[in-house]
Amino acid sequence: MNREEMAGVLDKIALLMELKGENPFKVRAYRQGAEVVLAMEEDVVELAKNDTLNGIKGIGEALRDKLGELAKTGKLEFYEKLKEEFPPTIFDLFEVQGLGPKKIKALYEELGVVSLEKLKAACLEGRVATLAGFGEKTQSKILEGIAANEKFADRFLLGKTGIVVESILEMLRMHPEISRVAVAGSYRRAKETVGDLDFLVATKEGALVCEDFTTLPEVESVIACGETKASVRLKNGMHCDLRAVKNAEFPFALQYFTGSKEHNVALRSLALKKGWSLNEYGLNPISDKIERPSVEDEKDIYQLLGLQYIEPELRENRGEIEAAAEKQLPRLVELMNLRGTFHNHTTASDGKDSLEGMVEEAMDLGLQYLGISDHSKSSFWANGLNEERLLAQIAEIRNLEKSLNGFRIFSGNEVDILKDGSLDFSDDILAQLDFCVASVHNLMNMDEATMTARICRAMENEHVTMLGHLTGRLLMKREPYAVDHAKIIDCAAATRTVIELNCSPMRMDMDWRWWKRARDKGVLCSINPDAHSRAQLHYLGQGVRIARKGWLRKEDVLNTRSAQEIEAFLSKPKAER
DNA sequence: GCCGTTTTCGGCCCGACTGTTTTCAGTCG
Repeated sequence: MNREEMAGVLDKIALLMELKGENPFKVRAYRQGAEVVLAMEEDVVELAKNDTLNGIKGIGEALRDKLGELAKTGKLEFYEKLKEEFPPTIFDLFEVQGLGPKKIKALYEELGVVSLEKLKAACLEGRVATLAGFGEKTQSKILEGIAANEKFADRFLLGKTGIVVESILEMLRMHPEISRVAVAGSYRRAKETVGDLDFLVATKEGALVCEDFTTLPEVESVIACGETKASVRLKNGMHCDLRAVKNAEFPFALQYFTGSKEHNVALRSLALKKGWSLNEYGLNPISDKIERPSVEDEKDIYQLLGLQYIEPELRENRGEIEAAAEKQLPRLVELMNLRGTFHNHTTASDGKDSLEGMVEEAMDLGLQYLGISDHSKSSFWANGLNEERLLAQIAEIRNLEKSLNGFRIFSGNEVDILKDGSLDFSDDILAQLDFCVASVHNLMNMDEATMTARICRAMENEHVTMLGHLTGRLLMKREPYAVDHAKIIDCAAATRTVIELNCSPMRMDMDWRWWKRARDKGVLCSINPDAHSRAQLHYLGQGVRIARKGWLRKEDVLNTRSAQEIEAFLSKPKAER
């Protein structure tokens, strides 16, 4: 039983309780409990096992005991009993847009709908429209919802949404009735995947602007369109909302719709303590004695609440509000701080562009150096280099460097971590490289302890500069391999191994949720695009946003250092870095 | 179920849109 599974059980309990019509605050307590379990710094499973899950906000007596039972036995009597009351496929119904607990309950009790299949059939036969509180429109909306679920995955990669976001922003900016424009939501917070897009505009003509929004060329179909909100599905399958507010409301709306929900709930509680009710339109005094504050932009809101400005990437209610109250927020790394990057491929292995092409693009980006790390021989599927070709590549790099006016190319390799944690090249070969990224590319189904030991052994090698894509996950495609993040971070700290933030859009690995912990243990991050073409070097932009989300500062990121500093770093024995 | 300078009971964040309703419940974010 791991952290995610424990949180999952609490979430499922919340859903089932909703179906039963339980007290909504009770339901919320379970849901918040799940959030807390996911966000906790400490090893929640260990704490639960040892009955030491005390003094944690959101986990009271009842949840503590339930989590304890889960951690110790892998099961929860309470949950098992609850599950027996409903068929397991009923959870799928919550995925349909427009269906919530009340409607699902009615469908289940009145029509015996227990699955998406049965629901679809019931709609097609017209039985859904006959239920009290349902009608023809609801029935066809449900069918549309099912179709949308079948057609599109419900989330999109952050790194693949930038283009459509920019193009919509551009068109909104040109609208004559719009004075301010922003993108909010999880895109602004730089979540690694984005569920939908939220745009925000300041205007006096809400209805008109909403109407015009629904006619943008990217729009596939219109879900809703009112005075202040329009909701559409884009041609790429994304759900996309527009909110139209008055100019004076814009900062509040931007704050509100950026979220996260948890961050906002905490902020509103804070506002209440100061005598204001905070919503998307303003800070409203709750009594006549309190004055209405003046607010020009988002920063003012945080200031009025006694907080440092909190960058959007940090707004996940994972300690940023407390830190902002104590003026302890970090100054986050920025794209312009990057001086170079490691972990890039060329045509020598499975890259699409030549060494010269990659270098040219890096120079165009304004970088001072580029690390080349093609695959090693065991990755034959990727045309991995053997010893001979690797040595030839080192010579080629040295030669090319002479013509580059001081631009540095660091010659490295993405060396496979073999089954037992040994490496794909011998130490005397690795010693000839400037740096080395060690990555797992096969045997991904090992159990957690074996995989963790495998990776740790690789990190203990003197020549391994950094660990590549820690979990091997492909977002929305392949689960991460089982690894003990905490142990790997400790091992990286002990061996002075850098951990990569692989910012290929489908990876974003190591996950942002672990970076603060790594940082606090003194582990350095290298933001690497894992570029297989010139264009992919641009992944660095979103990579920096994910690093910011992980609370990283300039000094926590290796590739903010100058080429000279990198040379000095690499020439030292690992233990002294 | 959780929580506490309203502290062991009685609150718990807030508003828009839709569809099915004639005043509101359900859903969503």
